[in-house]
Amino acid sequence: MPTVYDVARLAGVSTATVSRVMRGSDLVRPDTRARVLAVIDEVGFVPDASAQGLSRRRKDIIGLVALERGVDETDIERDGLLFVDQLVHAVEAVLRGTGCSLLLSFGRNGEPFQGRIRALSGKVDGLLVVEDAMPAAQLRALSRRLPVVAIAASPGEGGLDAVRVDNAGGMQALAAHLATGHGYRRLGFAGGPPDAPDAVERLAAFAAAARARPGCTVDVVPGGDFSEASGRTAARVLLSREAVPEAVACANDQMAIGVIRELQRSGIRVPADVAVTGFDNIFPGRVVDPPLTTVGQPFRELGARATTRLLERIAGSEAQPR
Amino acid sequence: MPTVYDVARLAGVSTATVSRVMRGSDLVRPDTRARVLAVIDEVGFVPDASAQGLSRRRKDIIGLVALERGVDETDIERDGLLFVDQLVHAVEAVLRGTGCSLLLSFGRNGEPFQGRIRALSGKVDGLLVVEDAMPAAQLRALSRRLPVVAIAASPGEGGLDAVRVDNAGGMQALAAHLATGHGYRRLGFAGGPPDAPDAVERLAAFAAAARARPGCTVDVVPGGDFSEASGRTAARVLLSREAVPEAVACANDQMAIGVIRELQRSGIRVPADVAVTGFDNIFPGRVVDPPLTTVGQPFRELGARATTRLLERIAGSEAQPR
DNA sequence: CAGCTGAATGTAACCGCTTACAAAGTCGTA
DNA sequence: TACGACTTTGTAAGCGGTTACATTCAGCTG
Repeated sequence: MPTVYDVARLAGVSTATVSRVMRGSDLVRPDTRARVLAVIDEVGFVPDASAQGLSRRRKDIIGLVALERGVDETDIERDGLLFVDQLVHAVEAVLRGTGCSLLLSFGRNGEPFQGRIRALSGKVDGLLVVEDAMPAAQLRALSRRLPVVAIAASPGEGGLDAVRVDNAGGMQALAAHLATGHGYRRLGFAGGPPDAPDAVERLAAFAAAARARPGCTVDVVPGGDFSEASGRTAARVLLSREAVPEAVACANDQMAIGVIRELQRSGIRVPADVAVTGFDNIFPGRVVDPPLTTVGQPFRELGARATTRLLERIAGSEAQPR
Repeated sequence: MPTVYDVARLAGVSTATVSRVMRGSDLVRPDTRARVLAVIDEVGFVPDASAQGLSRRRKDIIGLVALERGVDETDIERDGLLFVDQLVHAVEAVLRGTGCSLLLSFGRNGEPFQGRIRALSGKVDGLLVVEDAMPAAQLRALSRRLPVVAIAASPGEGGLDAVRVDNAGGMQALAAHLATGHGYRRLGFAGGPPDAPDAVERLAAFAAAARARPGCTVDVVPGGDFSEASGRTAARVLLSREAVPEAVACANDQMAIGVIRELQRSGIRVPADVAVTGFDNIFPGRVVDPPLTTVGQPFRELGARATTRLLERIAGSEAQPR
């Protein structure tokens, strides 16, 4: 592996000049630059990231820690996996434009994860932590050492930089997809607890977005409690209507499961007769057909926001080191 | 950020000793070790990976480069995405046991990717390249500089370390899943070209595995050509039988699409009446219900094999530096 | 042509950790 | 008590870049 020293020697310049050429500094005479560049690609020089990292105090790598819910277990867990994947792609997409790379680390609950995160933290400039991938205490400790942004973490953890799902945006996209993408007109909504801000926000956003579309009606069943049982209840209410909705959106996934089970118990085929969607994570294909890829959007947006935020934090922290 | 020097000073030892403690060397007296460890976690010391990488000539990071086929486009492309994700999880699972981490980089065809891969290659000890993520020439050049393992690359690239799908294993798993997991007894198989080794292998493995199960029959329709049209043809053949299979496996995804479309054209519901599966990539949920997560297995296994291989190569290359 | 200025380049210290080698202990034995 | 033979610890030289600072050079000016 050639080093700056090799390049410098071959080009008849000092390592400082090679470094300047690499970094695109403008105080190098054009002909010198050309000579150096020629040597660089002749010997195929690629700067060693460790050495660069050490001397520039910046590794150009950020980490993403997430829990991997049982990969080859039940469908529902599979979907949890999908959520993470969406995030990964979203983060990577943002990083694409920068010189930064993405380092991944998945944990499974039950397995020791602490040590790996610790080691990871030495390899990165900042960290994205998905959901409750680690205990709050550890998270707090970590965030004292380097920039950390929590994604979709459970609330209540004050003082942390956290981004959460865009309820309104997600529901708008969902309504648009159901109405425009699938052509459903009679929609239903199984709402969550009126005292949960998330639930209220989702219900309002979905109803508003759906009603804004010509010809669409929304049959809202409020008052659920995010549980599967309350999903079943909502389904029974909807079944008692004269016109059962063609598609039912739910305040969260648990409720969606309940709705689906209850509908199926009544002989209704999902998604052939009635499509059902959750929100936290998504059940692709199983629930609506063709799959609601669009619903993944809020998660991608979530990942993008978190990444941008983290990059800003990193840039900021090295701006004023003291 | 505390460094070894800080720890050494506080513990009243030299940096060499701190380093020995960190690396778990056994030539440190127990009481010294304890004292150092106490300081380490008191100040929350985490070794800087750049410095370690520089001095040990090993970064404990491997890279994964893949093409990201249009993320929010058609369903089929979505599945291509799934393939990569499966791989990522598989790779990460293997790495989990080691001190190594996974660095990700996705490219989209059309976008400039070269530069990013180049930079990436300075950050890792080895590289996994998925499918034809980069031109053969570049791949070859890269593999001269560091260990590279190609995953599911198109064949013909001689001299490269490459791992491909385990056709037999995949088909066995698929047959097992259809028969045992879903309880299907009458199976069908839409075979590919007899002159394609992959196709022959898949057909033979599936048929053998299925027939080995008590009560299972396999209606094999050979002679397809991996195209959607040949999938349609196969479907028509199967429809002409007295007993249409409950589940149809196909030599690849394109054929599966053809089979599905033709079945649907005849008023058959997929997967309610007949389940259909492809092979290269998987259509979860859309095709069989519950989804055939098991079919993802060969890809996970593929990722695992490639990773193991790469790690061996890395270990080997640093064993005899000269 | 000496003297000055700013541009281009070189020198060498430093980033934080590892490790070969040297030095200092520790113990048992003669 | 002195002398090996280990065991434990310390010293200092890299690893491969970056960059503050010094130096050299070229072009002007008076």
